[in-house]
Amino acid sequence: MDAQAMETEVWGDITPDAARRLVVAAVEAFAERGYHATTTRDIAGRAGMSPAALYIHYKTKEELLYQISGVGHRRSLTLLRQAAEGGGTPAGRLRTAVRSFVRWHAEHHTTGRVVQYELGALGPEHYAEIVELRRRSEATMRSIIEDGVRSGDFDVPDVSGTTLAVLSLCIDVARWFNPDGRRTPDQIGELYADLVLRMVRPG
Amino acid sequence: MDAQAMETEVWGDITPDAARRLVVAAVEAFAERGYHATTTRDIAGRAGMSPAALYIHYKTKEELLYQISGVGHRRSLTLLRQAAEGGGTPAGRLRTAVRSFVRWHAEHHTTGRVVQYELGALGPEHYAEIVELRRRSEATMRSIIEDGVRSGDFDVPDVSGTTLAVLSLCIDVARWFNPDGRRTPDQIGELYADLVLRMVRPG
DNA sequence: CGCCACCCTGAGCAACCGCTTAGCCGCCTG
DNA sequence: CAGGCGGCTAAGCGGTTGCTCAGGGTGGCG
Repeated sequence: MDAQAMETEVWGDITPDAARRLVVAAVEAFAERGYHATTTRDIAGRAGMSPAALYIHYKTKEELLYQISGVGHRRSLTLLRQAAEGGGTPAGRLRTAVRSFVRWHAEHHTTGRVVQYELGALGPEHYAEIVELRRRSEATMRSIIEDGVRSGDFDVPDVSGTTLAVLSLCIDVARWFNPDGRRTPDQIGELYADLVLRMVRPG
Repeated sequence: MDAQAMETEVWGDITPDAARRLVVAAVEAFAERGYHATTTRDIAGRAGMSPAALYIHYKTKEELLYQISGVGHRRSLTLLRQAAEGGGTPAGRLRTAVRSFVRWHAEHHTTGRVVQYELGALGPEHYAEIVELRRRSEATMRSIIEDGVRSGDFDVPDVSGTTLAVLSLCIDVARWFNPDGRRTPDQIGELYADLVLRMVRPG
């Protein structure tokens, strides 16, 4: 699946077409340059429109970021929830959680970069809402690890520190992933799942 | 060691005093808001000067960033080099490398944030130079892991992928570290060193 | 066929930005 | 003591920014 199709997967249900084109353009520009270095003229230009058109569909530039951030966080939280609620062993659930979280951040690395690294550009109320979503993602990952500790499958002296480490691994993929690189998102997902299982494996 | 002393450690040898105050102010502002959201008025204000004073000591705003980035990268590369060149076992060297790299990013998380997340704001020549320093850091960490694989101390199917994962862990500390948090930089360093050793431990 | 609503553009506004310049002040040296 | 130099400030410049407004065009509906 190429980059274009990937973006369509995430933003495909935004209507009308113009609003969707603006969001896609904003994701690309924010991922490439950062929120503050991106201008509304830049976004509109990439969407094939004038700067004023942006304000037909979005109240402010920050609202664009908020929408992107919300969708991205909800999507990735859903993945973690699905892994946590899956059957099987704790190791299987952790493997699935890491693999799909990492794969998502690799496949959607442009969205991932915006979602993970542009929080500081959100307004206070939007920020609080997004931080709550992030807390839930952390809580979901921690509960998978806790389950494994309880069942004896995992040996984890510091559960919350380890949870933070696992999330760092997954999230940071968005920062360095290169679509022209040697590994596919799947391969990175498998590698990281293996690395994380070794982190929690009893000695 | 409090935050003030920490900054002095990194920037203490910059003269004259005004230039040092400007750099320290820039580090704080860039870490807090990002390069592009920080204005020269903001930096100068934090240093107790007028905006024009900045240009007595630095050619441009980007040169400030370049100096911060250079110092930060050189410092952290030196830590890795020292760990790699240390005696003892491969596991000992990896433990030292991770512990001190993580501790540095925690103790100097404001500098670390600028160093790790504001690369995109550098001009092309400065960027190329900094990327070279980052490559050396990665090569140093990889050589520590390779030594362990060669000696049989480590079991690592994908050395470069694992190296990237280890660096992600260490670097990302700068993003989330909170001085008011429950763990000290030392404790996080120990935890992460342990986690990394488990990642490479033979099964 | 005419009207209305929606989407968009061109032009512009008020504020802000990185950086420059002219002049002042204090300190040091001859 | 006077002059020069370095460091700094106040003021400003040219350009850019996020956002607004008036008007045009198109499509759909009565």
